[in-house]
Order: sequence, then C-alpha cells, then structure tokens
Amino acid sequence: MKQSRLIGRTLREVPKDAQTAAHALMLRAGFIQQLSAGVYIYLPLLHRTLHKISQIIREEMNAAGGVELLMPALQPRELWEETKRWERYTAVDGIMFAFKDRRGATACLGPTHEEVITDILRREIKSYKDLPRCAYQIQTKFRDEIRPRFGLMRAREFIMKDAYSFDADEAGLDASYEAMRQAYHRICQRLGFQYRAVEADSGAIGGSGSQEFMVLADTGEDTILFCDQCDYAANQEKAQSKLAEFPQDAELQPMQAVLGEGLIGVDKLAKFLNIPVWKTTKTMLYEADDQLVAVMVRGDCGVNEVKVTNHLGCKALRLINAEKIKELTGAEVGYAGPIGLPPSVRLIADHYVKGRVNFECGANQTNYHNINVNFGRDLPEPEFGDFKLAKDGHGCPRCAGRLKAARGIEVGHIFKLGTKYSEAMNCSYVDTEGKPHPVIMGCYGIGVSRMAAACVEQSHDDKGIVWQPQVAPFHLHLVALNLEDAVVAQQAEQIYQRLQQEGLDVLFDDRPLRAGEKFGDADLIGLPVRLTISKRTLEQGKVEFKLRREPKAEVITLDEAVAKTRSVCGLAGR
RNA sequence: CGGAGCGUAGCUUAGCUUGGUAGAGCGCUUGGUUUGGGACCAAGAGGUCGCCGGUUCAAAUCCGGCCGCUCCGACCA
Repeated sequence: MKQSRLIGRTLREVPKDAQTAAHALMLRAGFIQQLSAGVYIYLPLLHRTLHKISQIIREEMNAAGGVELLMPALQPRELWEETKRWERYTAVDGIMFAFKDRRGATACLGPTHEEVITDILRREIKSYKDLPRCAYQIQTKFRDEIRPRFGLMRAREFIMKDAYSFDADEAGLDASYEAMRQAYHRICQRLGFQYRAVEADSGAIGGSGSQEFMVLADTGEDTILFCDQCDYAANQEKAQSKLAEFPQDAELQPMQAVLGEGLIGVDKLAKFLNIPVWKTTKTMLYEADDQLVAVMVRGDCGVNEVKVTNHLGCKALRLINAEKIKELTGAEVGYAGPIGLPPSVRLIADHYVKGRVNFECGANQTNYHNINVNFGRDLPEPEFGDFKLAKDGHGCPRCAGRLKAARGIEVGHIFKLGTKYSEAMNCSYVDTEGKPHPVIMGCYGIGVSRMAAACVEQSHDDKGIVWQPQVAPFHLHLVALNLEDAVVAQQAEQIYQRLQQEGLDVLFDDRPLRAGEKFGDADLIGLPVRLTISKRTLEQGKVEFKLRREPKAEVITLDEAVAKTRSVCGLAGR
C-alpha cells in the first residue's frame, strides 16, 4: 500500500482522551478514531492487524475442530425470553442495546450468542450421531458498558471470536473444553503474549469449569493471583486463599461494648482496642435481590462479592446505602455488627471468622464496638462459607506457597456451560436407546480488538508501537527519501513492486516529506522492518535495513534485505 | 446509577473571574530557500466559540435547560 493513499493521519500531539500508552499510540499512529463513547473506527492499519489476529485465531479454531459461521448481530427478544436472560441483560445489568423496530417488535444488538447458536443447533441435532459439534464466529459485539475505558480495551462495540461446543456427555464436554484450552494457549503464544491462564468464576452462567487468559500488564483491569511455588493461578473473583491462624485465648471473656469514637478502619480500631487486627470483624450489609444479607469477614480481609452472589444464588448484590444502614442497625455507617440485627437480615460469615475466641465486631450503635464476642454464647453460629477476597501475601490454597498479585488484561475466557441453555431452549438428542438428553455445551470467547490493544500495551517504546511481525499491519515500511529526484522515485517504485512480488506486505512511504517526518511516522507506526532508500543508498546499489526493535541500521543489498525480512517475519525462505 | 470536570479551527489550547463581535502553536495552501531524524522565510485559507433559550445596547464570557465527551466512586462497616 502506498502511504500517500492511506487513511488515518499521524498526530504529533497526544489527543486528550487518551488514558494509556497503548490508547494514545493507536490514536497518534492513525490506527483508530473515536466515533462516540466506547465506539471506534478501525482505520486501515488496525484493520489489517485485526485481520491477521483473526486469521491466527481461525487457524487454531479450525485445527481444534471448530467450524466457522456468522450469526446475526440483530437478535429478537423472544429468544432471550426463552433463557430468561432478557430482563437481566436489559433491566438488571442494562448491558444490552435494545430497541423496537417499526412493527413494534423488540430486538437487540447481540452482546453474546448463546441463544442464537442454541437455536441453530436444536434444529440441527437429533441424535447422538450428530455430536459433537463446535461452531465459532468472528463478529462485532455490542455491550452498553457502564464505563468504556482505554480505547479498544473496554469498548461498547468490539470484535469478538465466540465459539460454542455441543456434546453428548461430560466426557465429551471435557474433550471439547480441553481442545479449546490448548487452542487458546497456542493463540496467545503465536501472538507473543506474556500471559497466564487463570481459574475464573463461571458465575450465574453455571457450569463446572472456567478459565481466563490474562495478558500481564499494569494497565489491566483485572487482578490475578498466583502461587509463588505451585501452578495455582486464579482471578481475584475466584481465588481462594489461606490465612495465618493465631493461638486463641483459653477462656471466654465477658462481652462488652466499648466506646471508641470515629474509629473508621480496622487498623485504627485494633490499635485503640489494643487487640490484633485479625480479632476485628467487618460486617457488610447487602441487598441481594430483595433479601437483606449481612456478611462477616475477618477485619483484615475484604468481601468477595462474587463468592457471596454465588452462595446466595441471587441476581444482583449491592451494598445498601447509609440511610438504610441506620434504619437497620440504628447506627451510623461503620458500626454494623451481627448482634441485634432485625430477623429479616440473613447472616453469613467467612470461615476465618469462625474459630476465634473473644473477637471484636460492631455493636450496632454509633461509636460502640463489641469486644470479647463469641459464637454460641453471644450469638448463634451463622452460615459459614468462603466469602473473603484473596489478596497478595495470602497463603496458597493448594500448597505452602504465597499468593502474588498482578494486573491482567482478559483476552480470552473459556466456560463449561453444561445444560443451562440446552434445557431452557430444548436442544436435545436421543441416545442409542432412543431416550432424549439435553446437549452439553461449552462457550469460548476471545476479544479480538482487545487483543490488538494488548499487543500494543505489551510492545511499545517512547517513540511508538513495536509490532510483532505476525500481527503487524505490514511486514515492512519502505521509506523513500529524495523523491524529487526522478531516478530515485523510479527505482523506489521498482523496489516496491519487487518486494510485493516477494510476497511481503509493504507500506511504501511515497510522500514527498522530509526525512525526519518519515522516520518519525515509521517509528510511531512500528512495522518490524524499515527499509530506507535514497540517493545515497542507491548510489551504493544498496538499501538501509533497520529493525524497529533495534536501534541500529545497516546498509545491505536488496536481496539480503529481502532475505532478512522474510526471516524476521517468519516467512519461509525462497 | 451517584459525584466532578470539560466542550473555542483537523489536533493541543489561550481568552471566561471583571460582557465590547476570537488569539497562539502544530497541521493545511501558495511561493522561495533547504533536503537522512518533524528546517527556515514570506504570504494565505480555515471558527454558527456543542445546541436551544434568557439577561443585556452588546454574550465565547453571566443565567437556565438540553446534548456530547472525560474522570472519579461501588473495602467503607
């Protein structure tokens, strides 16, 4: 492609909306433009990269037994009513773009495609002989995110690869899931990511297994935890952890309410009461759908709302507001405790709240804290479960190691779905005895446009993007100087043709600009190889070859440059 | 959803407090000198100051409404 024909000019200054390095670089280098909040134009350079990423994904999906199709983005409400997800996605979470068409029928722009694919397959599958099946598509998805962020990282319209597997039994699902898991690893490896696969929460979607593929980056929106000794790794929503346990008092002390004004925060509180922080207790009040719930965790921990949501089986869980807290506890925020709550409040507690003798908790009275509280004597034992948020420094749940925290960009997520959709939508098959069974499903997503952003996030310097050859929009940047010289211009054109004949993707900077501007743009765009030709190099019968990731250039023959470029870009030699 | 901020030329912005009909840098056009890391000189083009309404002799500026965009919050019990 001739750069004089390219759409998407480079910008010298950083657009003010850019929040991360990758976002700023994509805007400045002419890869994206914002059309509205969380909606981006994919300019030609990015379009080519998206195509290359998609192609790698296709190859791995096909190798894993997937077949590609393309489903409508526009979906009817009725399908979503079948799985009871319409209300959740519109009214509860509000994540779906929904509207009425001219006939008054309600439709939506698909945020995901479980309903549509299940509809297709329930007409396709009759017998166990029709299984397994795995379908995938690469398509634009729409999600009305609460807060679009970081350019392509969290957009409201984005490109996703979604795959769905259909099996007759659990063993089949396991095999399908495993094939996808391996394909995902290969995709991440081929894209050159520094990444980790982590255990993830499968949430209300249900199912028995789920993993996320996280590209490691400080700007990542998710926190992951991994063991420094074994291979345990999980996202924070899912992560379990062990806490240090402490020797307990031999005797129960009398419970007592202590006045301690304005002690917000467990560290201050523990210091004031002269007790260790682990003896303090946080009691958080939530509204779970229309039920009130109090969650107790040890004072040095936070509540993992995902774990609580799963335990309660509720749709929405949110902290209640200050007024309501006062109404329920009779105290200002900060003094809630388990004793004396109205019976309408369901009390649950983290495992590590248990087993403590003479612990502290809020007294449900402003400025008062109960000390020397004990289950059994002062209050009945609540329901126990794993409700705490795992953190850096906690113990590994599998071994004696410690958990470390890191930030990650979720580029892929694989799920065992089970029969949630197949049962709701009656997608079944008959076995060898003619008995019907619901099909067992899995679903597997990759954020294609997010992967492009992750590539830039992981590979850039102060001058611009440093593309990995396999996803770069072009293999090489042919930068021609001295184009006012007719001989140079003609030879540049010939070299451009020759490089293309060699099977290389070439961006030919044929613009009549000064060297500095051209080199600046080349660094910004970040193609793996830069070939410079000028009066000077052509007089020597050579070209200047430079790798984007290396500081130095060398002057070599065109043949050598072609061979080196092919090698750098992983193309077979000729 | 709650809170905050912003909206002036393609981009980055000054001007707004204290009303008097808009200025800069980059980019763009033309001419000239330059020509391997964003050069210089000269002359230009380009703005309904987000939209609607109000106050006023007069509004980018003050007031109200709307729209758009951005940021922050959802460990505090």
